Amino acid sequence: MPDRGRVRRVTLRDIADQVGVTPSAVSMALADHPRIGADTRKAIQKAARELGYVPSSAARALRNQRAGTIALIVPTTATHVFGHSYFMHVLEGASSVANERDVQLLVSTNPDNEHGLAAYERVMRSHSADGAILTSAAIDDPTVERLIDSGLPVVMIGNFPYLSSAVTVGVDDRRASGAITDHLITAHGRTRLLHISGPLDHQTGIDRRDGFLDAVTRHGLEEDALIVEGDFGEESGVTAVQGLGDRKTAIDGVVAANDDMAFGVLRTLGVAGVAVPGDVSIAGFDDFGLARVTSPSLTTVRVPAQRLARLATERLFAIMAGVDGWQHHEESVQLVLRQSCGCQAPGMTTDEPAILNV
Amino acid sequence: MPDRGRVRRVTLRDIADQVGVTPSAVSMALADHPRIGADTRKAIQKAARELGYVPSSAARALRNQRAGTIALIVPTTATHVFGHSYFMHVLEGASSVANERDVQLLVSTNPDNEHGLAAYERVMRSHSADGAILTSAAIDDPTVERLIDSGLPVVMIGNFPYLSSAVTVGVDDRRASGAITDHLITAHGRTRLLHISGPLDHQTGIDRRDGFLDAVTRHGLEEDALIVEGDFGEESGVTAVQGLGDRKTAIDGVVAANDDMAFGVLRTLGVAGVAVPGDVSIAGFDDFGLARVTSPSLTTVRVPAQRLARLATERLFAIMAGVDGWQHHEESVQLVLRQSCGCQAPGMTTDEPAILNV
DNA sequence: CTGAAAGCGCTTACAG
DNA sequence: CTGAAAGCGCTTACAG
Repeated sequence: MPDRGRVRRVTLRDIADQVGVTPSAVSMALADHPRIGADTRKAIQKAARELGYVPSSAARALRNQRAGTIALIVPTTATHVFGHSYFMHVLEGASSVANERDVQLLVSTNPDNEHGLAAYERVMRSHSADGAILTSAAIDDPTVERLIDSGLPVVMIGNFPYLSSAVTVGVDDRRASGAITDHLITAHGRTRLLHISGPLDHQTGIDRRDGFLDAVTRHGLEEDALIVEGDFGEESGVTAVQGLGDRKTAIDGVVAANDDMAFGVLRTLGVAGVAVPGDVSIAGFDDFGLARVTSPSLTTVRVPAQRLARLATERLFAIMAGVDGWQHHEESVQLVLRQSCGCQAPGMTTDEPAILNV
Repeated sequence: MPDRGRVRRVTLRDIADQVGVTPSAVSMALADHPRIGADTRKAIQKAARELGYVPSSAARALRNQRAGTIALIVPTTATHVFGHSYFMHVLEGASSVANERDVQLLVSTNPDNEHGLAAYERVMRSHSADGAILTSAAIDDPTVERLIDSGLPVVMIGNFPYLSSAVTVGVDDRRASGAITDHLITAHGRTRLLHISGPLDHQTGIDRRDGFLDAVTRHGLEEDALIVEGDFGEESGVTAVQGLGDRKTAIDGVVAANDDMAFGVLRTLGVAGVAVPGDVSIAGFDDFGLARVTSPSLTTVRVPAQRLARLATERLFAIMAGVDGWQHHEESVQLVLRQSCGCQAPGMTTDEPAILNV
């Protein structure tokens, strides 16, 4: 039976034996503690290098009561709900900050809520992570509140008005949604608008819908406005349009709560022979990649997911260090005006879209 | 100064004190060890539940010499090289298997190779993870070899012919590339072909190029074939086409080593007024999302990234458990025939593309 | 059968 | 100043 590669680990003891000191001395020498003389310190550091010493993360975590790890938590239901690209941006933001601090990043999804503790609660309470970034939680997820109340360092991405003690980073979805709806109305003269909302058990879904309503009401167009609840999946954009039946031509503008659904709308109208943006203007939310590559390209609200994640993670580190700071931070968003609303000329183009800060 | 939420953790000791037994007994009771009587066991388990006991992962890791964690390692240079969607699929595959086994997933990128140990080597050697999935490493990355040689459990996604002792899961890139090139030639009569390769310090780049060469040679078209090295980024597709200058019409087919580059080609030809697939057929590799949503949609080789990651992770768990199994596994791929080669009718369509197993 | 010690690998407070 | 013990929270081998 060959050795299956159990590698004997190098410990402080090994270095200590080789140099002829105690493990305590080695520990101190490697931490540049002044009480170890320069000569001994150098000898120890040399030996450590030669033996390829790497401290045991478990022993350190146990002794220091810090895991040296943060968790990025995504409730699974939300993995469906928020597509891949959103999560990717968040991961990129969180992991780059974690890297800068030399801290490991644990990615935790939440396979079964039912069976006992939510997975992420276990992660936190086992002290596998010293803090967590929590994203895209549903409004009614009770475990989130428990986690916040537990006092463990957590920063949430999104808006959670009902969790006033939570530290959050988000964008003003309502204002952004109002702004993009305004754009379809004032810049493109659209008057019969359809909103395909996100799931209404997520604050994002609610806020984007309310922003849409604000805008149509402001312009006195609420009589002709229509709202259909979607789930952020491309298919729910398809379904929403199909549900219009013959009334497809009754609308001349669509504001979808994300780009995936907007793309579903685009495809479905295309097949039905409705011209975009000729007959109908379309706008979405996100700009995580999809919006730029479709034909026509999608006008959308660019959500700075990576930046939100960076800010959240930086704030998390501050909290873990006991530093005070903001409790709610709001990042601004931009309207990216491409072809689907009528701003940019149709056809394959390499022109940059107009960008409006809101 | 308010309590910043340092939460006192519940330990075995707390349960032991409450029930009036020793921590050892509690440990055994919670593990359903038969030597603890049924009554005591129930009392202990009840107390544990009431106190909200969650075992310390650090203490367990130290005692058991297992972290209960696996790492997904992505050398950073490769994060650029392989887009987001690839990594997302890999992450999904790896994390779902890890979840099934109740093991945490650490995501490790590699910020600085220069400064001492590669980040992932630290992760492994500190025993932060019991094993690792390594993806998209460059051929000349010396740390990979060190990691493999260290005997730590590692499974790599991709092909690494020069690392014969490594356990790998991949696809036959060469054959797949030959097959898609064949398709442009035999199904669409293309004879003047351009290949935009991936970076040639990655085996994938080499294999896909060689497959292209196999096919053009097989058909006696090597005289008119052209190869440009790209980097898997959309812009290198743009650059490759622009580099043709006036000879754009000299080619009638493009095989790009991934979809991002194929999309760069598509955009650039579109702007130049070259019809796709009318004048030029285009094919890519990946099918991670982009290929389906462009217009025309992209014909491509579907790489089962999520499945590769699942298999790699399952194999990793087997290795960690000391179970024997395959050392190299090859998953088959499919040609997805959409609009950019000429197989599917142009325009917005909801038809499913033809799929060919190769 | 059961009680309690030893030890995983660290760091630092304490004794000398 | 320096040596070495204590202790983080577990699990299991060992002593009784």
